[in-house]
Amino acid sequence: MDAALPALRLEPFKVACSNCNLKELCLPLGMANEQMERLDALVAVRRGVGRGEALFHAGEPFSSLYAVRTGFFKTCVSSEDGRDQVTGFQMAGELLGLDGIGTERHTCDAVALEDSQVCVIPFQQLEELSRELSDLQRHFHRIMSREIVRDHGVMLLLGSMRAEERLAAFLLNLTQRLRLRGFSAHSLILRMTREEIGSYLGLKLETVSRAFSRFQEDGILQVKQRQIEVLDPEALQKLVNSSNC
Amino acid sequence: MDAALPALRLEPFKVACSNCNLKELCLPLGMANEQMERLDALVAVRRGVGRGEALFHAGEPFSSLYAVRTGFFKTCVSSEDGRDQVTGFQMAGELLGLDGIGTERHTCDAVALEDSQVCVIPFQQLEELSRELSDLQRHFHRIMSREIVRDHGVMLLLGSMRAEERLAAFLLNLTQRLRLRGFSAHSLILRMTREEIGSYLGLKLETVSRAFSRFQEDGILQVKQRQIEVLDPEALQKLVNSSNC
DNA sequence: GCGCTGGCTTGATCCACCTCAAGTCCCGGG
DNA sequence: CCCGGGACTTGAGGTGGATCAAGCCAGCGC
Repeated sequence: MDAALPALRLEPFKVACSNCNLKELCLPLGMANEQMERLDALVAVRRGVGRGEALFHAGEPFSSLYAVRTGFFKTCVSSEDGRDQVTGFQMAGELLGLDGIGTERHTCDAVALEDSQVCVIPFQQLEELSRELSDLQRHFHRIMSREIVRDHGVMLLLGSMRAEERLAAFLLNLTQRLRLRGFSAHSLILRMTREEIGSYLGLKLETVSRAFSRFQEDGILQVKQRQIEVLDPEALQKLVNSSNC
Repeated sequence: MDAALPALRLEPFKVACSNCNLKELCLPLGMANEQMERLDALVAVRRGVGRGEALFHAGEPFSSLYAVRTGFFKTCVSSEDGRDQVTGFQMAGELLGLDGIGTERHTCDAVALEDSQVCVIPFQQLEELSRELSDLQRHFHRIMSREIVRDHGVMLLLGSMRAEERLAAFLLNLTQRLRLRGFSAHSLILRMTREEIGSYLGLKLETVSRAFSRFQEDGILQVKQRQIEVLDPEALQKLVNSSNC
């Protein structure tokens, strides 16, 4: 009854951060129980987004942040002339929409890569509540700051790594985030196409594909379409660190 | 007596946002006068940073944000293996240190590219005050969000533009920010080396140099070392927009 | 079953940028 | 004044990844 929701359907029943299994990853992190009830009052609505559909588009008015509850998203910016860049992939417990605060309009598209659900967090109410709850305020600031640090990491990757190093860094980042969520760090299923990976990493899809093949030849990965087995994580780590020059 | 300060010297006299000529660009933007006095109490100290010196280093404990009052900075991240990436250039009215909020440690180096002064903003006090002053809270959130959006723009640049397009985008960004500060949009003096520009743009210094020469040949710029005259800003804009394919 | 489609792989060729190397320019110090 | 060094320019040649093109594979509708 609640699986495979049609897009945009609002959940009728009450949702609550306080008994959400993501509370250790998501916005409520570090909040006391009585504070979390205040958050429950704020995050009242969930929204389903079908695979391939957009949660929001660049240019649309901003009013809420979204916490990924289930599923997987990409965000991408595009310039007037049709250049396109995937700026991130978001999984359960991660926030979407931070880019919209500055201008009151979203500045990127957020697209579900599989059927997903998000919790809607009305931003103005979040600001009000975080004026009262300093733990919430602090945690929200940390989330924004970490997003900035993450972006700096991607800039480092795009500015100074070679193709295979980029893919290795990407895979390590993915497996680490999956592990945090209780999944295996060795076995993963990619939710995105080679082209989307390429856009994120500043590469063409053929180059991504060749890098996967290379890793397979070298015994680092087992690649079957989107099903990836990481056989030698340390080799990936070495690739990222050793700046082979 | 107050020019060419030695590094790290603290200003003994009282500083005040309320009569700072940068208040329309900096943290106090949009705040009422009586609120700004509260901010004055918080931003009590200025610090001088000599050319080539670091305001902070990656790894150092984070306690304050810094607003550039005069001068010019770069921020750069580096990975364990000595890879280095300039992540931004900051001029008067812009904030430094947002990256440190997430982990309570700075994650990049901030280095002055000319003798500079910053206003020290103790972060904990800023959080406290922004719980009381919703205008301050809102503006601070906008600043962080805009930083994220700016980073996404750099990712687009690094991921999908060719060398000359990157340099054109960089120059347009610089001139626009200078114009906001009341300077000419046609004439500028670069504060950074070709190598630093290259690091920011994901290019080698020779490529940056060649792109400058090319722009000069094409009559778009007049380049004399770091003194740049923008002769044809629209040509720059066209380069950035038209994704020549 | 068949054909179609979208995603992926793989090969051959090309080119934008890197690398290496040799200068030049500018500035500051002796 | 000359000298030295850092920043910059310019050329020649190499290369990693893009581009172009062909073919493969899995899923799906008919």
